[in-house]
Amino acid sequence: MSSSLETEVLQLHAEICAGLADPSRILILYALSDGPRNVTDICNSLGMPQPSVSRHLKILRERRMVTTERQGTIVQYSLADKRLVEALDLLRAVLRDGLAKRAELVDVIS
Amino acid sequence: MSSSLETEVLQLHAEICAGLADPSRILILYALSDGPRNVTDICNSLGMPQPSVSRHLKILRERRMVTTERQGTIVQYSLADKRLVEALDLLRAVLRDGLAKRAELVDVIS
DNA sequence: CAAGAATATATGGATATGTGTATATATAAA
DNA sequence: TTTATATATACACATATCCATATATTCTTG
Repeated sequence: MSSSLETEVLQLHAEICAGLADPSRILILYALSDGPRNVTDICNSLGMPQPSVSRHLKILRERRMVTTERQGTIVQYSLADKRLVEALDLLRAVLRDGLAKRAELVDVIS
Repeated sequence: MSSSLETEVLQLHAEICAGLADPSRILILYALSDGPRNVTDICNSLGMPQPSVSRHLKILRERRMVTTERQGTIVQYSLADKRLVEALDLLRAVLRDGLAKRAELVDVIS
């Protein structure tokens, strides 16, 4: 594989990570992990303004992290790959263990 | 757990994802996946300017994604948790499969 | 076709992030 | 204390991202 192709893949890799790098989008992805949802539905269950949800969905769509299917006036969004949520879970576990370790240190001090 | 604590964790979760969201940092994390490395070493093997590597390492350090140990004039950087690379691998697999699917479509068309 | 609802985009300002160059700090050894 | 090497930070600039509000588009139904 050429170096420039490798660079391109690396860039896409980083863009997927950037897709995860926002609290609202993390919530949206978890909301989709149970099955397809439409925009209004997501807004209601997360209590977020609709334009905001749409903008985030656009970002996820551009990165092909979600797929869409139109059903009448409604657009159903689905998680493109369950491993996206697996990766989020993995990173949350890293965070949790890191915080736990710091909590232990606090215990030792006090 | 209170809602504000949950929000805080969500924010930290997003910050870890943001730590992954740059091509240079992805390369650095993979470089560290084989074992500890010092800054100059990383610069040389990745062909990146030292201040740039230092700045990226600072970002990873702030998010506790890498740990440091001083050995004389050298500072050894280590991956804080191997699951960070596992998550990167998972996301790369998602990317690869997505690209593969698109390639199949190209084949069908032509 | 017109009305109304659902979804998408455009705009604009504040904030943040990336990069290169230059500079500063820190440790080891002379 | 001076010098050399390793690492960290500062500045300046370009780019990108966030959010909120306002507007546009698309579809269904009467």
